[in-house]
Amino acid sequence: MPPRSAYTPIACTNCGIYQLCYSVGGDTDLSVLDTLVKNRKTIKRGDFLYRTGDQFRAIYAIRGGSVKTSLLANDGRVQVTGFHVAGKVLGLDAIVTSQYNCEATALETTGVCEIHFSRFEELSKKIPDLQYKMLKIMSQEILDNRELMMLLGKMSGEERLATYLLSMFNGLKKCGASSMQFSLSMSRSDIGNYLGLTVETVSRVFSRFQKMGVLGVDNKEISIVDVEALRAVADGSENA
Amino acid sequence: MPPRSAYTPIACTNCGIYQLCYSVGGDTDLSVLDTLVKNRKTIKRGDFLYRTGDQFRAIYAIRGGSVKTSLLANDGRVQVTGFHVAGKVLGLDAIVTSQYNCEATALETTGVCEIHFSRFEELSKKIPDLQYKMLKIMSQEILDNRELMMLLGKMSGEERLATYLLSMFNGLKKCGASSMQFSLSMSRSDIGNYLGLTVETVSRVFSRFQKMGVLGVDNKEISIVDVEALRAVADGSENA
DNA sequence: CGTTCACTTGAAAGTGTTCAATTACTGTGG
DNA sequence: CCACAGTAATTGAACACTTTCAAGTGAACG
Repeated sequence: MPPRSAYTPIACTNCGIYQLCYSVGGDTDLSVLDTLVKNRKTIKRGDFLYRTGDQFRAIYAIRGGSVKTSLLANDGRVQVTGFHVAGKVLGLDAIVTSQYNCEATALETTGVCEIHFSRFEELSKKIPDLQYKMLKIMSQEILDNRELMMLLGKMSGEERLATYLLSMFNGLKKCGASSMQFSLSMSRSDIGNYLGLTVETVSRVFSRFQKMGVLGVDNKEISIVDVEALRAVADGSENA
Repeated sequence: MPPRSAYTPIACTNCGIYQLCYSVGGDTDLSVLDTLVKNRKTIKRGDFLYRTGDQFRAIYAIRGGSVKTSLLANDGRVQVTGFHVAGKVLGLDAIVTSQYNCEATALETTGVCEIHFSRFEELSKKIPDLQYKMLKIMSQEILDNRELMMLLGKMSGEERLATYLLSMFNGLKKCGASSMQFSLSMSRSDIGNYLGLTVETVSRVFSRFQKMGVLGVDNKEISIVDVEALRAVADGSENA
């Protein structure tokens, strides 16, 4: 049996758009929320969900698949700012500027739920709890970004990759899967870009982990052989 | 005449708490907003505005002075996540967890405006525009953090310091000052930590900039001699 | 006036990058 | 279904930048 992709659409009722829409106060009229959620879209690998400079109209909740977001610098440099799976809400950074500020690209066939912001605002005037949920989601995003700052500012190559793999693994678990084996939907070069490393370094660290008996690596198929060791590396503990 | 500190309290009516409270819809009852703003506090250099794990009760708008925020890792490592001056709203990352998730330390005598979150929520139910302003502020914070990711992930030491100095310079300008000379309220080691560099590297780059005729450096007193050159370095243009 | 802490500077070492070459995939058309 | 082309990934060697370690200078404060 081939390992399930980390990102194949799966039921994920405890996160994402559900988090945003269905966990509001008990006695709210849910049918009204349904109108937010119903607008579904599917995009193929390589397609853009939105691009830098596009007029901001909607936020998106990922239902299944995976999306990468990346920032374009003036000088042409690119920084991958995140990989996102089922449950993630994208496009929140566009609220200030009324334009999207990054590229959101599907890494594989991906289903999203499109939420028109005007509609959202309208509804949230009636349902204060919805606003609060949104604040929470954004607050969480700020927190997550900070962890990444720590990673980029303080960690070695090995620590970065270990941390990254664990976060992929945890994301997978959160969506209900439990296998130690999964498939990465992004390229080595995307991973490197995200972690502030070159492709070569990423590749070398993968090889090193494999030699150390921590990982099994077969191209995009990753299996975690020794979670504890991986955690130890991620935490910077210098012991095996 | 000694150069004015970048962070001495100054009138800053176009940003921060004003942004949050006074730029809401025209016909709102402003007196009600005043109750949000009135709760003022002053803290001394080294004092904490809040600490990791503290119960979340209020957000803070800086009125004058400067604050550094830093993240504590399990293994004791510290990551400075930002330096904040007049206008900045702090504590937003605490909304999800109901606890503050970082340390906020005054770098000098600093005045803040304490806004109780419960009070804010209450008011924002009546004034939807207030909620929207908050979304915008948080959205902006997400954007800012992303720039930092680019800095940490892609830039060389010189680019980092140049970018940092320009952002300090711009922050100063936004608050009304216009001098090319200012004083840094944070230590070299804080700067290094923030930029993902060691103290030694920061010091060396400062020296190099001085030798290049880009900066004048006298301990904490910085004067920008050649802004264009500094911008060129920050943008990664390899020409002087 | 001396102790302390912050900052600077130098030399050696290390980690990741760059450049270059090879191998492994992927997808397309014959 | 295979061959081919093009891209992705791996590996090696030389190099560069930043770090680390160590020493020295300077400013602040009792």
